[in-house]
Amino acid sequence: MAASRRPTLADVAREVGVSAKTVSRVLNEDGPVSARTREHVLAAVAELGFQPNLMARNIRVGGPDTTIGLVIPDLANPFFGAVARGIEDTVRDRGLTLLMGSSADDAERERALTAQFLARRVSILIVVPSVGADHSDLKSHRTAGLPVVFLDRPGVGMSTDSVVSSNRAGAQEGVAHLIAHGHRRIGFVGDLPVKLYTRRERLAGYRAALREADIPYDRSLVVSAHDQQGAEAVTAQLLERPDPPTALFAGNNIMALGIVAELARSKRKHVAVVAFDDVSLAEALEPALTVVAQAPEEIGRSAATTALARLDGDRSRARTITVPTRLVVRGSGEQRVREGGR
Amino acid sequence: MAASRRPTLADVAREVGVSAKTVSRVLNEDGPVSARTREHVLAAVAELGFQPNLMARNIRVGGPDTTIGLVIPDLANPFFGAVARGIEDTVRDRGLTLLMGSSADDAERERALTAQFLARRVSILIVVPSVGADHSDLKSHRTAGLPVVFLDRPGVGMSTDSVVSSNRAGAQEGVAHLIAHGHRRIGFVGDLPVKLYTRRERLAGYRAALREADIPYDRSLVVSAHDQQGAEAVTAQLLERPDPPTALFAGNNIMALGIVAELARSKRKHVAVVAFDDVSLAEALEPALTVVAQAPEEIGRSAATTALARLDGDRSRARTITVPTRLVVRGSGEQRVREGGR
DNA sequence: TTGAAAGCGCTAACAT
DNA sequence: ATGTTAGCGCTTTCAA
Repeated sequence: MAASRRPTLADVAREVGVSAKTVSRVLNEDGPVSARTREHVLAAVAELGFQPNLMARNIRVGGPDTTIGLVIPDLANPFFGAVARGIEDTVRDRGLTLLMGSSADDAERERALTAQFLARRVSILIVVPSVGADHSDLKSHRTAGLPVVFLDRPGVGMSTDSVVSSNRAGAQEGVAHLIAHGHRRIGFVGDLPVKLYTRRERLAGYRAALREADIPYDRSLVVSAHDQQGAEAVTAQLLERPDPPTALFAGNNIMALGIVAELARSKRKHVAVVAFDDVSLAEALEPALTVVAQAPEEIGRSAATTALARLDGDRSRARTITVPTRLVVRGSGEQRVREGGR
Repeated sequence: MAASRRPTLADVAREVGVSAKTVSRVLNEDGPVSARTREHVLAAVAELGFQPNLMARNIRVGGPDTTIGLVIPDLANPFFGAVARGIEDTVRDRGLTLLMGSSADDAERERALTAQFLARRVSILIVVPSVGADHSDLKSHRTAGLPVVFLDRPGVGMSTDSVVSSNRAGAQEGVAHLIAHGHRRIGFVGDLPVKLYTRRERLAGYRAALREADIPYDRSLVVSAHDQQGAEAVTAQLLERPDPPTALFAGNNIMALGIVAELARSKRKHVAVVAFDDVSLAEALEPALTVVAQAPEEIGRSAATTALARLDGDRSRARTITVPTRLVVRGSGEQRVREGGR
């Protein structure tokens, strides 16, 4: 039951009666090896259950490791899950494996993760930057040839490739949709912290839509929450005011869940809703939820493709890729302005 | 712009005018170092932007790498996202980082991923086994001290710790709920392939509930699909038959999405539904969706805890941990048996 | 076609 | 308090 030492190249070599280098040659299909020794080596490898130590190999070869470091806020958020899948699908052909960690949107945890990934000599670093994180320390690595891509939000302290959604335009389109259906008092339920890039951009889109329609901006209609429960609470508060909004705009998928849950709970079907980011079952709700859909997998693929191009020597200027959003009209944005019930 | 070589321990040592070992001592807070040299070393480290090579360190130290390998079917499935979060939360304190890959439920991809993880000398291996995968090759690693835990489904070809939901009992409880509300023709919409452990167990629970109520098993009421779209299609077909079921049981979260979407599309509100696994917005649907809720984060935590215990020397017999499900009654299971509309 | 020696970046074990 | 030597498991280089 004792933890017996894992077999090494040398063990296999000894077993067969050849040099370590010969075994190495067989395994890497490097130089020429006679068919006979090849057989023997392979047999010994199978028998001993030898598995080459990738770290040792990497040390010697010197290049970056065949891993890609990915820092996202939350593994359990479906948006980032889809992003991760897009990335994995794109890099798999290149033999890269995903090293992942969630930052919980905490700058310190993000820093610890990136440091760890750098120490592991990842081939690529893809980061969803937390509020307050500074990325100046990544600069030198980028100059040294490490592709760094910021995702969902631009980074701070260095200029590098970023992939973001068309947050402002998308939000503006979503809010305009509400306005087109007669709404003039539109609540904005955003996530926290308020300095979050996506929140600011989407709020800017909201304000632009109001401006476009000559609707004065009412600060009191903008509320915030950390999670779904929080969103439910602020939604309830907003609607219980003497002058409640007739429509709500959700700043992200989690806020959307909160709004929808609260409206269902309180049976306020007459409140119009448009959400930024799609959620599952949106079309099965009553009314079906109109959303400004993002393309999370495409965002992931795009980030990965950009990084791979850098890895292949692309030295062009840092780009910001904007992945377009799409207004998916399903009904919830067209609720009547006046009158309750259906 | 050329990729300048990353600085090494030796570079730092040369810069300060000390030996490599001294630098190592400072960084690992090993043996005694004078405050002065400490300062100097730290300064040089910062200036050169030195980041110790974790792989080199690991090679020398010989122990397993501080990574945990995780193979799941799909990164974008919220169930597995939550599982992953549970795992990460549990192992973070121990300084372990997640190495993840999705198998797409393909035995060959699963094998390639585990091989890669083993080659990286992960500290722990957690796998959601694909249908048709054989895990005999992991046996020797487990004996050699590598904690291997199967998650969501038991493995094949070796006995080791597994963490699963109470699939059979949960499904039985869910179907019994439908029967209690007068349903006798209950459709089962399951995922594929049919040999999938969770599907078989849940189907067994479905049959047990029928048996308990003396309802004959009608094979034609059991249908299958690969994804949400497929589930929508088979749901539609099932309900368009001359003798349609009055209730449906969803075999997993994806099937649930398909059923709910199809019922909403075709406005068949009178069909009762209970789903295995919870989905977001379940409570906002009309009727709200009754589910047999799993505890994905708990499953992840449980798997991680078990693995860590093994890492700490626990040599007791392999366990199968069953994480209980919970019937969450929300309404959709109580639809009337006869009569359409509300 | 094969092997011996050196070395990747780091640390364990022993000096000093 | 610091340095030296050797070696982790592998590959590169050069020689046979």
